[in-house]
Amino acid sequence: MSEIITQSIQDYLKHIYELNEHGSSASTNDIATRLNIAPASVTGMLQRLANSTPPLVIYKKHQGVTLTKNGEKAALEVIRHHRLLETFLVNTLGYSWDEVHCEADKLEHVISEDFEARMAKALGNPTRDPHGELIPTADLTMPADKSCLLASLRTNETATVRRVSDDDPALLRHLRKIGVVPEVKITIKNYSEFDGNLTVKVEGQKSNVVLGTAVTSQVFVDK
Amino acid sequence: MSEIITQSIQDYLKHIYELNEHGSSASTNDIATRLNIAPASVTGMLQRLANSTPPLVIYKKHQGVTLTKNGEKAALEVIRHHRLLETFLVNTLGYSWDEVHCEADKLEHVISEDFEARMAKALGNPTRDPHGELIPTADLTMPADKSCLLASLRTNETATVRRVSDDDPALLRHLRKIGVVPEVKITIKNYSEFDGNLTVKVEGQKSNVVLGTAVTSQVFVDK
DNA sequence: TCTAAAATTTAGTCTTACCTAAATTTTATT
DNA sequence: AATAAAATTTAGGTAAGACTAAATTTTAGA
Ligand SMILES: [Mn+2]
Ligand SMILES: [Mn+2]
Ligand SMILES: [Mn+2]
Ligand SMILES: [Mn+2]
Repeated sequence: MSEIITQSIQDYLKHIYELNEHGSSASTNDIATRLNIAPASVTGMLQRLANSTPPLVIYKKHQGVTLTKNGEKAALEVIRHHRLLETFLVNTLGYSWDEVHCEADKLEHVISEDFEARMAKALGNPTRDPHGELIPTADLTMPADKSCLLASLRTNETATVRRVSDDDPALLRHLRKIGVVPEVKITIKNYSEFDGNLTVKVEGQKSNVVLGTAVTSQVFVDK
Repeated sequence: MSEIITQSIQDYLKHIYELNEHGSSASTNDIATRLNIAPASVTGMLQRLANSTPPLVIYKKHQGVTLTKNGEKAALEVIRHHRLLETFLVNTLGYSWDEVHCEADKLEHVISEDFEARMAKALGNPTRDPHGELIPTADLTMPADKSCLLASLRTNETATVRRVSDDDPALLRHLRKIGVVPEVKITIKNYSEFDGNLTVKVEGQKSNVVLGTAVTSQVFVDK
C-alpha cells in the first residue's frame, strides 16, 4: 500500500517539519524558498503528498500544509539521520562544525537503519548534534526544547548557549571564533533599542562582543 | 560543457568497467543483467553516454561498449569510493565483510571528495578493501593485478588468497567460516576432472575442504 | 549456407520532479 | 469596501530513466 518515500519527498517533509515548528502551517512559498524550487512545483508535490496512501501532509488550498503522524515520523527519521551524521563526521572524521551540514544533507537520504544504529552506538547515543540541535530518539520522538532566541534577551540577563543554526558555514566560523558555542554561559551587557544589537560577555573570552540580529536570531539559549 | 554524471550513469560506468576487465567489450545484455534493468533501457542509455560531451563510452551498434578515458576516470572514482567505504565500514563501524557491499553501493554516489580524502587518511591510505579488492589510487589509477582464479589451480599447486567477490553475502559468510580470506595460504590436494571440484588445504584449518566451481570461480589467488 | 534462436535496437509509454506563464485567490492598504 | 500586491494554483512542458512489444541484426547449429 504505502508508496515510496523518495529523496525529494524526504526533503519536503524535513523542511515542512522545521517550518511547522514555528508558525504552525508551512506555506507554499516558504517551502519553495527553502528547497530552492519554484512555488508551482511545490504546489504539485503538496497535492501528491496529501493524496498518497497514507497521506503525509494535510493540505488545504491556499493555506499551506502540516504533517500527518506518518509524515512527521518520516521527517524525524531524516532529521535523526542528519544530526547523527553531523555528530559522526565531527567525532570520527575530524570535520569542523561548519563543514558537516552539506555532507549530511546528502548522506541522510542514503544510509540504512543499520548504519544509523551503528553510528548512534559508536557515538554513545548522543542527544545533541555539534550545533547543539536535539537528535530525535531511535523511536522517532523529538525531545522537548525550551530554549529561546538570543535576540529575545535584554540587559543584565544571563543564559547558556544551547544551539545555533547550522546552515551558514561563515556564521558558524564566526561563532566559533567569538566563543559562542553550545553550553557556554553568556551575559547581556547592553541592548540597543534601535538596531537590536546586543553587547554580550561570553564566558572565557576577554572582551565583549556586539552582535546584530543577523547573529542573535540564529542562536538559541536557555535562561 | 561536460554534463552531469548522475547516480544512474555512475552505476552504468562502474559495471561497464568491471565487464571490460574481462571480455573487452561490455554487451548490452550483460549490463542489463548486472543493473537489473531491461536491455532496451540499456541501449537507450548507451546511446546517451556515447553522445554526451565528452563521450563516456565508445559504442558500436550490436557490438557493446568500452569506456573512454573520461568514462574510465568516472568509473574509477566510483570504485574508489566503494572500496574505501567498505574498508571504512568494517574498520570504523564494525560491519562484517558480508554486510558492507550493499551499503557501499548506495553511499558511493553521495560522498564528497573531502569525505573520500578523510576516509583514506583515517584508514592509512589502504590499497585493498576487506575483500582484498584493489582500491584505485587518489589520482584514479587502478593498480595492476596479476592474480588468477582459484578454479585454475591444479593438484599440488600452492597459492595465496588475494581477493574474493563481494556481492554475495552468503558466499562471504561461508568463505569466512572455512578460512578462505585474503592473505591466507592454500594448497590444492586434489582436482576432480569431472565436476571441477578442488580439495583444498587452507592454512590454519584442521581439515581439508572440497570446493565447487561456484566457489572457486569467485576466489582469486597469487601463485 | 540456411535458419532458428539469441541479442539488440526501435518505437511508443509512463512516472517523477522539475519548469514557465497565466489565472486565480488571499491579503493588505488606502 | 475597493483595489493593488503578494501568494498560490492551474495549465502545459521538459528531461531523465525506466518499461513493454515489435522489429531487426547477429550468431550458431544443422
Ligand atoms: Mn544540519
Ligand atoms: Mn546540525
Ligand atoms: Mn563491493
Ligand atoms: Mn569489496
